[in-house]
Amino acid sequence: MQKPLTDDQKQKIIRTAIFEFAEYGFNGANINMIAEKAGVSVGVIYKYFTDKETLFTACVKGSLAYMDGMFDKAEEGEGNLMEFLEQLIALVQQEARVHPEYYKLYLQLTVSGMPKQSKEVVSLVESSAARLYRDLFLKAKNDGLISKDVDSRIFSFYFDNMIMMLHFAYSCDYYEERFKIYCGREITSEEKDEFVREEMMKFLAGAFGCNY
Amino acid sequence: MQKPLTDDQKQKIIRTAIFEFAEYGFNGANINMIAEKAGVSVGVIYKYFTDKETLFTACVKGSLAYMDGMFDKAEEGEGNLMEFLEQLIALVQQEARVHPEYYKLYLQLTVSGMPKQSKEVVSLVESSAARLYRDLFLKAKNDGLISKDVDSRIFSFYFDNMIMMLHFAYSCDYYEERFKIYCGREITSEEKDEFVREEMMKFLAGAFGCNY
Amino acid sequence: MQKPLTDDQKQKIIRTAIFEFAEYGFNGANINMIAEKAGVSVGVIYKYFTDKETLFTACVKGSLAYMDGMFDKAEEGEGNLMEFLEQLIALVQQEARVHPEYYKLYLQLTVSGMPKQSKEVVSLVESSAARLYRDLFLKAKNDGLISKDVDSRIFSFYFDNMIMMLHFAYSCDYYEERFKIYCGREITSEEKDEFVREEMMKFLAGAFGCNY
Amino acid sequence: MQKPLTDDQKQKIIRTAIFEFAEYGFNGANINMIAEKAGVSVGVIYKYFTDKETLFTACVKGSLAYMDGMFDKAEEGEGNLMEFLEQLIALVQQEARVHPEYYKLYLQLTVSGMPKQSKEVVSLVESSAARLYRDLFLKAKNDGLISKDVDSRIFSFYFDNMIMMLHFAYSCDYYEERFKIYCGREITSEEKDEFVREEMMKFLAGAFGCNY
DNA sequence: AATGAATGAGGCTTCATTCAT
DNA sequence: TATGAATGAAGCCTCATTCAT
Repeated sequence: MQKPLTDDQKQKIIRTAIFEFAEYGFNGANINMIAEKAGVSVGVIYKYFTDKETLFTACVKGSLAYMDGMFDKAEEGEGNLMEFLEQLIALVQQEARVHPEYYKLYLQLTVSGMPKQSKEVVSLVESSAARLYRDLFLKAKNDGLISKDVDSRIFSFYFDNMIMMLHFAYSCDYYEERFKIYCGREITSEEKDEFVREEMMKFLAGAFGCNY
Repeated sequence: MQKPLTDDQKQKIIRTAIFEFAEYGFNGANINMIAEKAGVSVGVIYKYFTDKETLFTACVKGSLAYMDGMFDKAEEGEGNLMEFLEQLIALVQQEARVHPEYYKLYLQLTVSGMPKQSKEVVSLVESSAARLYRDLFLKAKNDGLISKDVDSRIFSFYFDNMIMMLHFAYSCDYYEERFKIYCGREITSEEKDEFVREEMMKFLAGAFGCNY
Repeated sequence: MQKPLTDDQKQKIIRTAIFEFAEYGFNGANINMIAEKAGVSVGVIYKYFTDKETLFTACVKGSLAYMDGMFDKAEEGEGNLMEFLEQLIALVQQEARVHPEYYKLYLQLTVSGMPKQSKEVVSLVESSAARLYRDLFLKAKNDGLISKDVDSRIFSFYFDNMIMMLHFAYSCDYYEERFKIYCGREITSEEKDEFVREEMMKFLAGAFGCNY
Repeated sequence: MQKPLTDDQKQKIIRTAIFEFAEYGFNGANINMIAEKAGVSVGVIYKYFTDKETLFTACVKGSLAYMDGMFDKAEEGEGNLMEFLEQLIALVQQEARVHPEYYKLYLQLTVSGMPKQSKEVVSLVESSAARLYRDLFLKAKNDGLISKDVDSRIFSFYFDNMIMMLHFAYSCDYYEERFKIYCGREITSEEKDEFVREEMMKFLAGAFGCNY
């Protein structure tokens, strides 16, 4: 989905821009600052990217490419549904700590007033995630693993909602703070990962009507 | 002396500002535009609000006050836990259609490097929601309504995550679009409300290990 | 020279405005602030004074009226020239401590960018001071008190320059600071008044070629 | 890259700003106007100077540096005290005609609630002038040129007061007008310079108790 | 082609002045 | 008539974009 970025310089610009857009939002980020932090001239930014919107969209593409990769990792596990889900949650915990900027940027993208172009890009990813989940749940239902009573599509939606919020809780200041308010101060610390994961698995196993 | 702003006009400023901040974010919103749309001069805005941040905080307070009111409505029901939850979901569906701007603004708030003033306001609301949910779940556990196996705090968190995402799905363009991708085109239409609600109740009942 | 100010309210406005103009200059002073500090509405200010410039001019008139009064006090002494001068210097020291705002305002008036109207007002005062000094010096020359060698007009000018700078040194922050730099830290303290005065008398007596 | 501002252009900004600040004061001067008159964009001004205050301070520094240079010129004379003083007065007359804006700006500086930055700069200049004069007078006393009876510090102060007022009379509209009132219409005309100078020398020689 | 200084439109905020009550 | 809230032009400053080198 993303245009392969062949150019190192281009990559560096995007990596830097992701940090800035993630932190300050589209309007709050500053092209001149991005250039400076990326160690390039504003000129080259405007050589590669028509304008701020285009750069933003490129950042979104870059982030999504990364996030897409996560699915592949989770699928590698090849286990059953519950194993896949646990795998996925563990990955979220891990990756959100390594690259919180991707998830922050994603959150930024979801607010109003963002370039239209970027939204289209996201649709693609959401669609493929939606399809993946739906297929998983359909298969699980056929295999008798989860209750026949669930609507695969909307349960996919509810499930992904939970995953997204977990992402945010591990990456974005506001949601991390909220996490603390709900669960106590140190819950995002690494040692609590297992607890967070297992409770979520319980929640989901119950919701899906299957064993965990 | 010239007639002071009527309460209506003052409310109009806040209401207009909420719309603009909700739509364009803190940085993207434009005070002069807000004044124009509210039908007042820039001057009065700066009479009632020290600066842009203060206006933003006032908007946030207004929105949260409204959202807080929802809890009271849901509690009026007086029924058991499941009834309360269903009530709450129904309210979300209803209110998010009436005042999507409140939920958009809330989302904006969570992405912005928030003014300190707003931060405190939000903490209070989140805390009271967190406490309410936890107490509900504790009581429900004691009454034997939901599984003893759930950790009340983190389940409150997961639950509220789902509620928030429902809010967003009913109010914010991006999440509405995402809803459609997962569940099909017309899912936010009013006629599907019951389906959305019932499936969510199934999801939650399962998660909490209780009957629905 | 000054229109007799019959109205108490008007007086209060002017007194307050003098402080503000003296402190912040014409552009830096704020009509709304003046109204507030004077305990009146902006409305009455604009009733009595066409605009900011007119108010400023009224303040200048007020200050000059006061400063004019000083001459009369000094002349009351009825002594010889040197006594008059010493009297005058003592008055400067005294009055500048009681009403520094008048001298600050005067200083403000002398910078560029002030309302034209006010400058005209000042001319009158300067003229009368100039005439007074010249007459004094002429008489003193005729009486053989001061050297025939002095040009009365320009010596009046030099003399008044010294008086003005003394005013400023006793009233205006910058010149007070400068005073300290030249003469040491505590020179503007009351206990040093006599020293300042006597040295100035020596300076002048020498300049005028007369005894002191 | 676009050609950076030439030194000439940079100087032009400062020179223009000095004129504007000198004429309208700190508050009355207008950055956009300065940019326009200097033939540059507002942007560059803010590239070289953080803000209005910083630009103002730069102007003050520039002016003071120039004024400082005057001392060196006067000292070059190498003559005795009276020759130095006459030299200095002549220089004031000359320079104030060439660059009245510097002295106007200085006057503006003394009325404004000065930026801290400027304050320090000024202190230095005043201090070095104060020291120079004091040393001159001390030496002159030791050499028996001027009366032992003078306090070197305060006489330095009185003397510099006269010099400053001369500056103002030759540079600043108000003081020029005042000069005319005291001495007759055409006194600032070049042909009267010698008269002004000689009378001042008489005044000073008398004050210092030495021959001229 | 890459640089990065310059540009200038546009946003936040102030405050002299107006005017409805 | 006095009030003081409202008005809105104008000033400071930022930053997306341009363009000379």
